[in-house]
Amino acid sequence: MRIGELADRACVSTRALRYYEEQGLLRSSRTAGGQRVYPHSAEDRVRLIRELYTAGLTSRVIAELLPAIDARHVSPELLARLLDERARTKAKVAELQAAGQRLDALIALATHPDSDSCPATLDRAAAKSPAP
Amino acid sequence: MRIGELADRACVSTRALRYYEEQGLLRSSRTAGGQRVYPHSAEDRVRLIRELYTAGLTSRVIAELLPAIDARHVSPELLARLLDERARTKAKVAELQAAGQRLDALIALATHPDSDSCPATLDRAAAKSPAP
DNA sequence: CTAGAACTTGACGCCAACGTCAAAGGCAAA
DNA sequence: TTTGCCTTTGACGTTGGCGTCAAGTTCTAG
Repeated sequence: MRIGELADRACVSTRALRYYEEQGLLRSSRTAGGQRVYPHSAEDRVRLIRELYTAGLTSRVIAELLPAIDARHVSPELLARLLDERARTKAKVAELQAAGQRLDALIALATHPDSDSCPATLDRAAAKSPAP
Repeated sequence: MRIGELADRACVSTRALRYYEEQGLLRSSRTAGGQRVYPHSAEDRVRLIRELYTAGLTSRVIAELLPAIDARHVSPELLARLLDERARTKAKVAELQAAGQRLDALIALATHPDSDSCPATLDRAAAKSPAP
């Protein structure tokens, strides 16, 4: 398959695919004329790459990670980095959830106008704001 | 307190504090000489701002949010945006956790070398990779 | 064989949240 | 008063993951 079809299938732009190749995340063979050709497996490859990006990893880290996934072997240094990244993602999840609760409190404040008289909700919404 | 002390207390740079002010997120009074002066409450204010940033909100959204928090009143448009943002954070949490599990699988692969023979772990680590 | 869709490389653009340097002025202690 | 740190505005730099032309080439349907 060529780059356009892969882009459609994996729901990314062709620009992104070329960028992934440039970063060493994705390989391709070429036609006689120089156009990129991908195997069907490339679709899942791209989805994996996207998932790792979504996890907050950078191209550089992903580039180190993919060979380890393929080889099913993780070097000690990479393991250290993995532990580090995992900690980072866990922290990020916690932070996101905390902020999510703040948003929830604000939403509750908007959908239940009587929560104006509910100190607990307000405390959760803006714990340290100046009291009226 | 002046900008340096606030920066120390809230664990952000002075540059960030000036940026927040520029974006309308933080106010300050001035000395006769023009230096910024903050009340003690500014520390919590900055922490709140940081938390909202951490949640993936932009300056623009935060700038709309803060007055609503202060006034304890949320307009319908803002409510819609809040619901949107909350959905976004929830989706992000899910994505992060999915990627986190992938990292966990890789870590397991590194710390328990015999998991090479555990198809389930491998499936979780790289569900669609070509089989050896 | 030819039109035109899809593809190529190259290079600049973008955006957000600051970092960083510069030159100048403010402030407090001795 | 002087020393020396703190602060001011202004402006350019950075980073990442692409978007977006541009000008030229390749592929494929008819």
